Amino acid sequence: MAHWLYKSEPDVWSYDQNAANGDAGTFWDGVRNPLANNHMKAMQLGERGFFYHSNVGKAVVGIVEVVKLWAPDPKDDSGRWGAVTIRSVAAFPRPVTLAEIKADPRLADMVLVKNSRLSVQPVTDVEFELICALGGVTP
DNA sequence: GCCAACGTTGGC
DNA sequence: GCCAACGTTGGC
Repeated sequence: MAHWLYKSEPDVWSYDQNAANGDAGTFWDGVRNPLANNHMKAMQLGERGFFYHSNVGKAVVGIVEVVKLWAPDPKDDSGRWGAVTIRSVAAFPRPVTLAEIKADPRLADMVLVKNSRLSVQPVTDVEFELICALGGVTP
């Protein structure tokens, strides 16, 4: 299964707020980037990804999981944009900071490093396992 | 607060 | 359909 990374500014929407929604999860709306939108369309139920806090914290803070496939955003008239619904699975005992990721040569090719502006990104299996280990959870 | 990187818009 | 100008994101 593929792995992903979702970015959010914690001032706007934090991992804790996401976790508070429980198993029902959160409709990840508001994404207005074609690439990010396509990534969400490609997602399968149960696929896991990271929740990343941008700007404040700048760290991977936990694991989330797709509980609903991509659906159109009712607030978007064009029908182009939509989102998956994700629920929180586990918070990292130890958040993995961007600085740590950049310092690790094994993670140098991450999209997070190479294209930091993309709000929904693919993560390779190797990258996923490495960051889980750094964060103190077993995937 | 600054600035680089990227996306989008709009004139032609 | 190209490309310059502009806006936004996000790290520093």
